Amino acid sequence: MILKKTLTSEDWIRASFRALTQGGPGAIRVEAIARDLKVSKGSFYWHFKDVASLQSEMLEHWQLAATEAIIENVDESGMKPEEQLHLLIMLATSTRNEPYGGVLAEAAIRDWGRYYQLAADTVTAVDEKRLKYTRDLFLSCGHSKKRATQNANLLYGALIGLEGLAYQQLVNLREDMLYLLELALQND
Amino acid sequence: MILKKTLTSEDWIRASFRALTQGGPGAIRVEAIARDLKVSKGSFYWHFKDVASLQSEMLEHWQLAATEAIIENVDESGMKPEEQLHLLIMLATSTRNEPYGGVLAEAAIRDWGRYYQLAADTVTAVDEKRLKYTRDLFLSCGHSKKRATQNANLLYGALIGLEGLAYQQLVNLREDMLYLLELALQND
DNA sequence: CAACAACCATACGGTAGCGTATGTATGCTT
DNA sequence: AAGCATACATACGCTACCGTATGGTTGTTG
Repeated sequence: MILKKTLTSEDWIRASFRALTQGGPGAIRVEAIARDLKVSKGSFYWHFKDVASLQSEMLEHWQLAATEAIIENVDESGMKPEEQLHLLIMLATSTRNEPYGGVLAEAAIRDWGRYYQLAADTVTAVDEKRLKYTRDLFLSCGHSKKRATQNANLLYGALIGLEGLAYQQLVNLREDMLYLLELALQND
Repeated sequence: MILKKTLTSEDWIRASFRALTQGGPGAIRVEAIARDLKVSKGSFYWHFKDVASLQSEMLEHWQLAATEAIIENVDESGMKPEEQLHLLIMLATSTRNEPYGGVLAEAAIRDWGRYYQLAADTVTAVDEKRLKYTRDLFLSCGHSKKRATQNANLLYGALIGLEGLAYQQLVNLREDMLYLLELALQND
């Protein structure tokens, strides 16, 4: 067991993500998280100016992790675009339920964006990047601009919606997503 | 201008939905809503026992409205199942941005369910009903049990996800949903 | 018009959080 | 060992909220 004498600002950010995923945006409270970390809030105000700056750093952190993660993995696979799409879905539907980089944080931040402008901007930036990336994959499959856009929108939109339904045990996320890809790749 | 002398509990519920859609679950606060209604919280504690009972009534209210609304409309249309699915999408993608029965309340309650058990149960009940209804429509189209389920899951999942993306102006909700229906109805 | 109920205002105690001010311990540096 | 910065603890004032207690106002009914 490693006993860290002092905390870093990253420790605070990680703990804040736990609070966010478990209790929603309203659970990002200094004193509550301090109790969780077994320190006083004096520590917090050493590492951060205030709550707003913590929130801002959380979003900045997530934005980086959310865009790097999967895309780089797919890019450097050396596959045909159809196979890359398949891989993309396999990675996106691998249930990572950790509160930090996983699906839970994703959903929580998406919700957060409804009531907090900075979160909304962050989510939109991430969504734009992912949609564009997916659209380009369909374009590489030879789809028309319009059809590639629709397919990308569908794939990403369905992923978001089905993730929630899968969390409620109402659907099988991967199965349904792979079925959708099948439909989207049919060239009639 | 109609000057109502006294409020009803429904007035409180409507105002609470405004608060929910605009500020999230954390915005369901007695004193804040009372200010919005230009009364004191004495009024609230006349109509409700406490905040929990207000929340419970809100969810009960929404559950009824959310299931009655569209399904009855489609049921009594006397159409072929394919046309009923088309109508279903047209109705579901008609942008009703009112804070009461519209898409905003829907999303807000869905979020709410992540951190509040009663909301989660309510959302799951509604989702189950809608998924079953949609699946039955695909079954009526002659689809197999498995395929009807997948198509219903896709249609509903994509609707939820794309609604969020459409709110961010990133996609065209109706266009993408109709395209998905086209794909789902192709019998290869 | 007297009495009662419906409806709301006001005032209170209690809790929980934010941000600041200041104290304190621990290491590192010279 | 003295001095200084790091990292946190403690204590404070402030605000906002919940729920209750109690009083007042209005309309209705016998």
